[in-house]
Amino acid sequence: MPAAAALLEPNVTLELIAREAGVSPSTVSRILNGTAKVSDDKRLAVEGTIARFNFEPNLMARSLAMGQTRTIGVLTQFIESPFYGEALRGVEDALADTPYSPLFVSGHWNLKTEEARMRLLQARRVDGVIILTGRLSDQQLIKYAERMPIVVTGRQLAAPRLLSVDVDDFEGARSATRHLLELGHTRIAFITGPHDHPDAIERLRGYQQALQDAGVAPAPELVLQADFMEGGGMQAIDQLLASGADFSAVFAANDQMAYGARLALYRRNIRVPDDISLIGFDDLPNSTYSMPPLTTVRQPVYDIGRLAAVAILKLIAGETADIAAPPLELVVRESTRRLRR
Amino acid sequence: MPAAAALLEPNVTLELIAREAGVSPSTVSRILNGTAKVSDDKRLAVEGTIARFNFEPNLMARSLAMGQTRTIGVLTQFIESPFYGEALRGVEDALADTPYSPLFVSGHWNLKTEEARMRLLQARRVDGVIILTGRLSDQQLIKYAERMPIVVTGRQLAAPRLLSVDVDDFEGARSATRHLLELGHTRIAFITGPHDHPDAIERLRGYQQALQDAGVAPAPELVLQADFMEGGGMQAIDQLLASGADFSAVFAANDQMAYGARLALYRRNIRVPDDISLIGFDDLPNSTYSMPPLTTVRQPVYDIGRLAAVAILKLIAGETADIAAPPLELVVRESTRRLRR
DNA sequence: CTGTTAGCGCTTTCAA
DNA sequence: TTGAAAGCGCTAACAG
Repeated sequence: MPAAAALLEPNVTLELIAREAGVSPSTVSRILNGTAKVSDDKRLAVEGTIARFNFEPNLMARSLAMGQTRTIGVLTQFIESPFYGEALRGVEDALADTPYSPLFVSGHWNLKTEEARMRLLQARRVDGVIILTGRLSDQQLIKYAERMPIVVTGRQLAAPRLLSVDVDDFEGARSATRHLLELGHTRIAFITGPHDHPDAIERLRGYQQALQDAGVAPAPELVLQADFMEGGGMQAIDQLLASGADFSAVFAANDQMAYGARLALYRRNIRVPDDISLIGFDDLPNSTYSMPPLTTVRQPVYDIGRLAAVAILKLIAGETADIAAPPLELVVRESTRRLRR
Repeated sequence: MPAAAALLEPNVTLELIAREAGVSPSTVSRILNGTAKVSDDKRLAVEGTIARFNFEPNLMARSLAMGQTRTIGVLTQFIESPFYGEALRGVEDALADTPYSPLFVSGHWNLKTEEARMRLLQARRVDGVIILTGRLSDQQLIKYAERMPIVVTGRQLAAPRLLSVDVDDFEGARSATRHLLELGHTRIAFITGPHDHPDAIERLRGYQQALQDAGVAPAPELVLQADFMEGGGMQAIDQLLASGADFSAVFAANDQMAYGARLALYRRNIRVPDDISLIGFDDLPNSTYSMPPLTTVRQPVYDIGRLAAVAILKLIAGETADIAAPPLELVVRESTRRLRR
């Protein structure tokens, strides 16, 4: 005998509804799913009963019978991240008018955790998964894609049932640096992200390339290692100042580090943008309201989330899909200004 | 005949594993769940086969058989909210070492949407739900609680299988106002949230009470209506300034509005805290890095999420539970200072 | 148009 | 210890 249902009251099931309405379960199912024509009188009777019992069909049972769960796994790094949050909203919005719903899990930038979360998603038999960057190797992704459609952001990769959306970090960083250069700055400090993070690497390259293009000699003492977090941005500035290096502008590889840099500067009574120009990368929601409003490179994170969701739906439907890389955009606000010396 | 499985390759099922390992499905199940003793040789054989096939039991099927899904629904308002994000992380962390996983859905501060999401959670047969505030009525919650355990934040309510965690907004606002009063401010503007939002109402009351306690006459022209968003904070300041009202401090009913207020002040070259003291409410992660770092009332959102998760687990287990209201705390940073005239 | 029937992949008596 | 068998709540041929 099966386990007793966990609910205290007797479960209202499709079968109950059928019995009460005087029809067969199939008929109820057909009405629920619009799978076939049903006579008006039966339909009315059934709909009435459903309402009377406040019946909600068991999605688990349906999934089991249909072989699909109507669930899209979304592997993010931190559910509370100000950056990925926008992408999650994009996914949510794109899925809102479909029968699919997202299942969010967090990897915490930890390979083991990501793998465990992927196992969870597999165990839940999600119909597809969207991976918002992360540490899984290309090989692993390709492997996963054998079992279900995958859309991954933050890298370039293609395989059967595997699609990627990537943004041109290199170009983004290059245009940010160029902006500073055009304002007359040549002593531009760069606060970089983790050295093994692809985005960080590309942005550093973009910065270097722009300098080179402008004929400005690279200054290793102006490149500071940090971790994409506010605290790292602060420390980088402290370190820079302590080193006595000469600089008139700071390019932080993401907005969070720019916030930290901003605070460190404030502590030393260094004004932005009067004394130092500051530029970030990402355009977090907050950057519009930072002091002063931050010049930065806008990433269309919301769109990325939305596009990824649309694409995974297509892959699930067995269609082909591809995603045009959404363009990065320099947003000039008030934290940068022309150098005057 | 049932629908074909959605996967392209033949599904590896528990039955397959059993066959390959030369045992019965029950035995595999028992090994998977530790439900009963199994001889070592069979166990080894089965574990080997599981590894060989990379088998992951179908959680849907298990749920159906067991009558519980090991899933906790979490109804939040905006998945990307900087405020609730911390609570989501709290929930996630608390659930991390349990067999349960969270299913996040967003209500968008819209009653209809919230109701639809609750139906979704019901359809997915979640074992319990955590509701992070929202517009559902107390009546509705009590009704839902008849079908499954519920923990709700942001209000006080108790019923069978229904628990609430609330924070003392009134006291929090009172202490924030008192802080300003102690610094010598008496002309304190208050930017309030939506008039139908319980938190907003309580915070306004706390502000008024503190003034009254100090014998400061209420000044209706100093109370500005806004919407808990940055833009609202900006407009409130513009309006206040346009009215020509006299004030030396601003208390925004949440940090987001404080950010907006800060920017509006900056635009007019009004310094914080030199000219105007500014205080917020919530202590968003960003407030440490705003300019200047924002004095605010810290809400232990992470803890609230964690406590809610622990409590729902207890309710699901049929135990009784209650949650001690986590204390609010005034965090004095650099946006407030003594009035000098 | 509608009911009967046979599963979906798992757990859990029950009997051995 | 172990296996056989029934059933969780739903969908989908199939026959009528």
